[in-house]
Amino acid sequence: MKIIPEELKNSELLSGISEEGIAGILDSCEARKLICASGETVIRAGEPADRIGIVLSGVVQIVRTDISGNNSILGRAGAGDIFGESLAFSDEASMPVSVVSPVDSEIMMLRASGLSRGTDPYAGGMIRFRDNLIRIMASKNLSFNRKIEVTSRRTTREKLLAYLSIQARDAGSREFDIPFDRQQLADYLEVDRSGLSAEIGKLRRQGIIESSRSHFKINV
Amino acid sequence: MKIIPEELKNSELLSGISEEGIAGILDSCEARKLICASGETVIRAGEPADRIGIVLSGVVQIVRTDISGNNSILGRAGAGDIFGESLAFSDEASMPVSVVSPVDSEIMMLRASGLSRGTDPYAGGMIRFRDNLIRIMASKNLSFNRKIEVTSRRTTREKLLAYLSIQARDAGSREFDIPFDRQQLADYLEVDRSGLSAEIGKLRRQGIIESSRSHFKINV
DNA sequence: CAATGTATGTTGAATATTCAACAAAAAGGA
DNA sequence: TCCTTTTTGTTGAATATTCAACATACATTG
Repeated sequence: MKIIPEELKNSELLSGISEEGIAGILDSCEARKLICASGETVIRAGEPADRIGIVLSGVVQIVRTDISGNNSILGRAGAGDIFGESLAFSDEASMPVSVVSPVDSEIMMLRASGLSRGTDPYAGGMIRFRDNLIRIMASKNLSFNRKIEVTSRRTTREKLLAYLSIQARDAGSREFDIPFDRQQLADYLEVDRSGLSAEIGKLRRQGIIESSRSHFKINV
Repeated sequence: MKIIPEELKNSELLSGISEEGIAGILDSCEARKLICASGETVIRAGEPADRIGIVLSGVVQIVRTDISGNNSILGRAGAGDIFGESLAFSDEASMPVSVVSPVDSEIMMLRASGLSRGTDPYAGGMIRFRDNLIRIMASKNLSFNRKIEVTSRRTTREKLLAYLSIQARDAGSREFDIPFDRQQLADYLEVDRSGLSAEIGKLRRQGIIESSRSHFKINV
C-alpha cells in the first residue's frame, strides 16, 4: 500500500479514518496530487466541476472575475482545507469560479463520483441520509454563491441585471416571474427600494426590459 | 409504527430511505412537528442552533435583521427544503439569523446530534468521511453567511467596521492581523480600494481604530 | 544602499445611492 | 362600488462611492 501523506491524515476531511479507509477512498476517487507555483491558476472557470481539492500545503483563493475584469475573492482554503466540494456534489457541470494559488501549494484532487461506489448496504438509511444532506448543502452553498455574484456588483443597475439574467437562465426563458416583491428584491440585492424602482423604470424606458410587478421580460 | 407523512418521504433529505430507516432517524432525532401561522417567526436569532428544519408545506425565509432594523433576506426554503443545517452541524451555539414563515407552514424539526447515534462501525470510513464533509460544508456555509453579513452593509465604513469586529471576535482580541492586503480587502468587501484606504484613514483620525498595514486595533 | 517595483494613502470630479416625502396604482374588505 | 391599505413609482437634496491620477511609504534585489 502506498504511504498516506501526513497532511492528508491530518486534513479535516479524512480525520478519524483508518489508513485502510483513506487508501480505499483515495483509490476509488482517483486521487491525484498537484504541485502549484505561486500565482498559478489551479482551476479555471469553465472547467469541469467534478472534483474536490484538499490543500496539503499552501493556500488557494476562490475568485470570481466578471467580464470587466473585476475580481471578487469568494473565499480561501489553507492547509487541511478543501475546496470545490459544493460544485462537485451538486449537479453543476462546470466551475463558475476560478481557483488560484497565491503561494506555492500542494493539492490533492479527488473525483467526487468515486465516493458513491461500494456503499450499497445503506444501513438504516444512514449513508443515504448523509448523501442527501451533502447534496442539499452543496446546492445551498451554490445559492449563496449566486447571491454573492449578484450583490457583489457595485451599482443597483448591475445588481438588478445580474439577478434578472440568472432568473431568466433558471426559468429557461426570457420571460419569468420573480419570487419577491419590490421591498424583498431590494433586500435581496442590498439596495434602496426606491432606487430599485427607479432603475426598473429606467431599464423599461430604455427598452431593455418589460415588466409589471413581479413579471419580467428581458429583451435580448 | 407511526405513519410517515407523505411530504416527509418526498423531501429531498429523506428520499430513497425506507420507512423503517426514516422512522429510526425521526426517532433518534426527536422529530417534532410545528404548525406556523402566516407571518410567524419560527426561530428567533439567538435561540439554540442544534436542529434542522424540514418544510413540509408552506415557505420559510431566512432573515438577518441588523441593529438598525434593516432586513436582509438570506434565503428561503419551500416545501421539501430544509433549513438550519449549517448551524446545526457546525459548532455554532446560537442562531445568528431568524426564520420567519410568510405564509402558513408545517415544519418538522430534527435534533442534529441525534444522527451520530448508532453509527459505530464506520465501515471503511465511508460514514466518517461523510460526517467530516458535512461539518466542513456547514462551516463553509457559515463563512459565506459572514461575508454576506459584511457585504450587505451599505457603506464602506459599515462594511469595514463589520468586517473588523468579526475579525476581532474571531481573534478573541481587539488587536489582530487580517489575512488580506488592501486590494484583497477591497475585493472581499466589494468596495473601491482607494475609498477603503480613505475610510481607514478617517477611522484612524477619529481614534476609532489604530492600524498599520494588515495589523488593526479597535478602540472600544 | 540605491534603485526599482509594489502597496497604500490622498484628492477632486463625476456618478450613484440613500433618504424622505409624496403620488399613483393595485389589492382587499365591507 | 367605495374606501382603506399596501405596493410601486417618482422626485430632489444630501450623502457616499467610484474613478483616475498622483504622492508617499514600504519591500526587495542587485
